[in-house]
Amino acid sequence: MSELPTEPRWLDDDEKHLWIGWVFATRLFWEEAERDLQQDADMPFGYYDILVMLSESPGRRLRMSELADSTQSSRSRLSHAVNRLEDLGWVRRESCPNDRRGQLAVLTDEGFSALAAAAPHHVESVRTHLFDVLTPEQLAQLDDITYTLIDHLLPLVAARGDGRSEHFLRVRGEHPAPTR
Amino acid sequence: MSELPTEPRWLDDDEKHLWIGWVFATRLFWEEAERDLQQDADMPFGYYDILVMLSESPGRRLRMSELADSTQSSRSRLSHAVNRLEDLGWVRRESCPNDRRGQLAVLTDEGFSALAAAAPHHVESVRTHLFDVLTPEQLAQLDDITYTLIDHLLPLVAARGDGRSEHFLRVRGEHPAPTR
DNA sequence: CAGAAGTAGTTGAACTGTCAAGCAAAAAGT
DNA sequence: ACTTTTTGCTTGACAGTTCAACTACTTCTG
Repeated sequence: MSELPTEPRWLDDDEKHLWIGWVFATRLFWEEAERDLQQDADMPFGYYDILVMLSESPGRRLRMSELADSTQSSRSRLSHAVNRLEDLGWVRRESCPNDRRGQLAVLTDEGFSALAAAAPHHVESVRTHLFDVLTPEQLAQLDDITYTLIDHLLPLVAARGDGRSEHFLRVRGEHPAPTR
Repeated sequence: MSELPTEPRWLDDDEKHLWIGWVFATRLFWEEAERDLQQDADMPFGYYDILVMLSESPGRRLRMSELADSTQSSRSRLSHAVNRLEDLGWVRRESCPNDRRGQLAVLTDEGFSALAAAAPHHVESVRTHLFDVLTPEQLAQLDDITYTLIDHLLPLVAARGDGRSEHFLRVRGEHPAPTR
């Protein structure tokens, strides 16, 4: 991204319009979603995401690295987050039997309960701010758009060495098109 | 957001597909954009945004509150950010002549230079990760979608008392539809 | 098998953002 | 005029993120 074309390709008015819209929409949406979750469950979305991932894994446990990849998180971020989740009693660490470097993050019963309590609020929040707002046609378009963006962005991230990209494909499947 | 319907309206498979896509796309996009800006200009997007806003204002200066509103920032956040920008020598504070409570943030020449140096990189980054990736049709759809979301979200934020909403409308106009 | 290189995970420092509390000036109410 | 309320902005404590450095284990290579 450091090499520049001779002359910057500035945005025209329509492009600027979309750019502002994109900035505002994504920021406002995430602020609202985070705010809702914080209020209803006293939990940032990043932690919610971790708990969901664990709850859906066999034995409610996952290797730290897999957990990091599947939550689009750096290893460092996850480490800090799991520290905090351990303090809260929602997650426990276990050492990995096969690989003595490895650690397993295990969802505790308390963690599962916290998640179960938060989930209905969260899904309602997401519906209110996204699914209820857009028409079915817009939703279909947005689905298409987001996966186009992902197809572009994921390889970039992958090229930088994180394991995130493979994991997205593995966890989410080859993101088959919805049968809308 | 705290009142729940009797039974949570869980997401079906298509909705889940879109939800995951939205989460990944928005997160990956912003990570890349922030990363690019950080690498090319050593500046987080939040600061870039502030500098742009100032540079476009008459006299390259703006009241703190207006600056906060137009950058979707809390007053507190802006205060901290301007502190940092002052340390960097890119912004300077002046007291407001009419209102002795008020403060003006003024873009310095150094700040303007820093912005001028960052802008070409930034616009290239935005093109690469958004405009070049989507088809003209998708861009038109996305424009429509983002402003639909904004129309929903802005009143919510406004209801909580920040001045952000009025400011969005004032600064951005009544967001007239693009002439695509 | 020894040494090199890679992988798994953690840590601490620096930074950005949030939240609640605070102060000072202005506007409104009586 | 004088109290009350509101507005404008700042601050300090804290939570979460990033980055670079570090330990410990595994795997690769000859």
